[in-house]
Amino acid sequence: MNVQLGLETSEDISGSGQELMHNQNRTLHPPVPRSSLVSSMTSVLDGSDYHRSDHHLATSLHPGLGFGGDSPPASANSYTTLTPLQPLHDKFHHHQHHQCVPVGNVIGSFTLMREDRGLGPPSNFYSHYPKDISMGQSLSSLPSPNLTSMHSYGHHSGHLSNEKVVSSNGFDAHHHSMFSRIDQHFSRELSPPPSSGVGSPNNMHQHHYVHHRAEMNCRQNPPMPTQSTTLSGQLEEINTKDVAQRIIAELKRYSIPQAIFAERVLCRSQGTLSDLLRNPKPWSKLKSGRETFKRMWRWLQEPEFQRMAALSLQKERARANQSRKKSRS
DNA sequence: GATAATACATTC
DNA sequence: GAATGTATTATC
Repeated sequence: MNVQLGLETSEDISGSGQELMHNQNRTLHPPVPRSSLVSSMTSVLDGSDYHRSDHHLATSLHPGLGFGGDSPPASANSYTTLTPLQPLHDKFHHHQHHQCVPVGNVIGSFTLMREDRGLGPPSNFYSHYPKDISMGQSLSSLPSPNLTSMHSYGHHSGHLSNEKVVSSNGFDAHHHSMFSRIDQHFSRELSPPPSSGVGSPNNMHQHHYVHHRAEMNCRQNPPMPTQSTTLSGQLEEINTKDVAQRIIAELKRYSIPQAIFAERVLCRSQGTLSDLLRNPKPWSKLKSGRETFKRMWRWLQEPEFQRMAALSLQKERARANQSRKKSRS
């Protein structure tokens, strides 16, 4: 059961979706004629604005996901602060045409789809990790719950519940079916969460819903070093071994090829990922390489549908680009 | 054939 | 020297 399949079918989404997303994340200028969708999306993403701000808040306050910056490993507990991934940033600029693209747009729609699930029983949302215990060591030791994120999330929910309907109508059958598939997948995958895992799955994750995507993908905007930076101090260290193991497990679980994950999520090559997964260096010995692990870690924090979206959508994008090239030539 | 692992080269 | 990419090889 390859999750990607569901998304892969939606060819056009990659194209229009991108622009849409672009707009949403930034100017909120809904592209074309998708009135209903647009409006709904806009309102949701409208969020984009608030999302952004919320996001900052959320991320910054998020114990495990503060992107504030790399604080001295020695300092704090066991948490890590996911930083802006700067090292990769420049590069992404050059490669924007393919993967590493912000998927925010589509994500928005996903948000709509998943809204009830994610919001409903937040407790179950991310607790499917059978062996999150390992992570627990470092990652699970999240200092605290993130009320802020939850709050912002709740905010969305209000929107979403309404939007959901709208989007369903607005979206074409194609997308609808796509989402359905994904939805199905998740209902299957997210199933019975042996919530033992990852720190406080219940607390975290939610806030990543919509806004997060951009960051998750390679060429996000540098996260505000504001609060996150400040708060990040207490969040350090990623247990690279655990992260590696979990990534391996997740990739297997969803039948995600290393190459795809490496390129889409980490913006790295398959070989690099393989090496990192097999020979994860201790956090303390990592330098710029921490960014890559942070991305992995972050990805692990994502709600599953978002994770898949990151992979699939970008994949779609790549495909779209390819087909475009073909058609041109 | 697709994916993963490895070796080596390159960049910073 | 660390991090990564590319090319190649191994594995399934």
